[in-house]
Amino acid sequence: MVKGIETKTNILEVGLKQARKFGFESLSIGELAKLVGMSKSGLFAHFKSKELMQVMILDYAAENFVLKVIKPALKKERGIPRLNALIDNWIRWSSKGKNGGCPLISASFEFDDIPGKVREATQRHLKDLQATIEKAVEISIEEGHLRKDVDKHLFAYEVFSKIIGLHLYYRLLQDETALKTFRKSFDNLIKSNS
Amino acid sequence: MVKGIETKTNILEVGLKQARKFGFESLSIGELAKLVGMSKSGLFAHFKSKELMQVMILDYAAENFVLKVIKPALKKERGIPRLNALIDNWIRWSSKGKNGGCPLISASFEFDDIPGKVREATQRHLKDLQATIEKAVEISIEEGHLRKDVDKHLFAYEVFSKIIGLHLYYRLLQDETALKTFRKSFDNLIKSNS
DNA sequence: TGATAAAACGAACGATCGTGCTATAATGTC
DNA sequence: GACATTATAGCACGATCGTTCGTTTTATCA
Repeated sequence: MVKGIETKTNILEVGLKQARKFGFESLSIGELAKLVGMSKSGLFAHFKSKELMQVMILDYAAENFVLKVIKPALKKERGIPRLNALIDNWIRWSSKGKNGGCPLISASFEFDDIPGKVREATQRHLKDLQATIEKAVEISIEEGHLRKDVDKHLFAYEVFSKIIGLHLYYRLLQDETALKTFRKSFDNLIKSNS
Repeated sequence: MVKGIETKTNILEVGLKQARKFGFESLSIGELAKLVGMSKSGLFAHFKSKELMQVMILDYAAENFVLKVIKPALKKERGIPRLNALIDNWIRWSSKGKNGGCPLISASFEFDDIPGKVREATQRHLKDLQATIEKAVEISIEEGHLRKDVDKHLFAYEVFSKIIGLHLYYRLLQDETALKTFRKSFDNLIKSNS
């Protein structure tokens, strides 16, 4: 039974790519089936509902995030280098393929008002991400890279905000200097807290 | 010819309220017609397409934003008091009725990847808002409330980021301390630039 | 009040939505 | 190779989508 998970992975892959481009809500079962080249009912059989399909694509995105963003960062030295790597990887991962931005952030704003399993999954992943950032800040304090009185909750909020702000400036406002602006802002944050 | 614009205004009102709750994309013509208590075709006649309907609701939101957020702030003294009023009004307006958050921000993330008139309208409104903030920063510099070397583009980016971050923390993560966190962050921004 | 224009309706369109069901084809196990 | 299991396809369902059309109701103004 390897064929099953093989096609399922392929569906998730294509689905994620599409969700990155046009958002999760825009993903209908019929269209996704067309995209992967199979029948609607054939695809549907892999998930028991559209909602579960969205959740699984979201989970798949989160897995990919861990693999491509978090894990590589963990190989860097503790403290600021690791935090920097986290941010760098995140931004690179977000703009992968020139289309879409960070799917986790997109989902955050797509589902923040719509109760259900998709929102719950989004909350889970975002809280994990928040915890990851706060942990990195904590370590940075331990290592003496950041001041002892730094509020990790506030610091993580700042990081999140700047990343999302970058998303807005780069994607919607199409500000070419967005990345530079973000870097300046982020460096200020580090500097004023060390 | 007063009945026409009367019902149309009502449609926009109800439509905006609904868009605040569940997003713009979730607004179907049939459902909105049900909400305002008229026939699908009767409602449709007011707009020539769904896309134009979305644009008009968005424009209506932006008008409301000017009326309830920007104009009142312009009555405050030039500089930081005015900038503060702008932010306060914005946040109050965003959480109006306990449902929905800022519709302009929601639209920003809903349509950032979907080309068309709705995205163009969103870009227009967001750029206006950006210009408004930058102007407020400029005046604050003139008044001596902020340092002369403050980069207004960077500063406006910071403000935007923090507001959106508040949106994320408050709405999705349901962080009860979100507003307090935002305030602390915003005050830091003012302090470190004055 | 009666003529004229605007607004709202009801019905229908082709398309697509998510979701069942049943049959067939592909794959796995022995 | 026979058999059991799983994966996929085909078809149909009720619902809703955005949109068009012709008709009827309602408002405007001479």
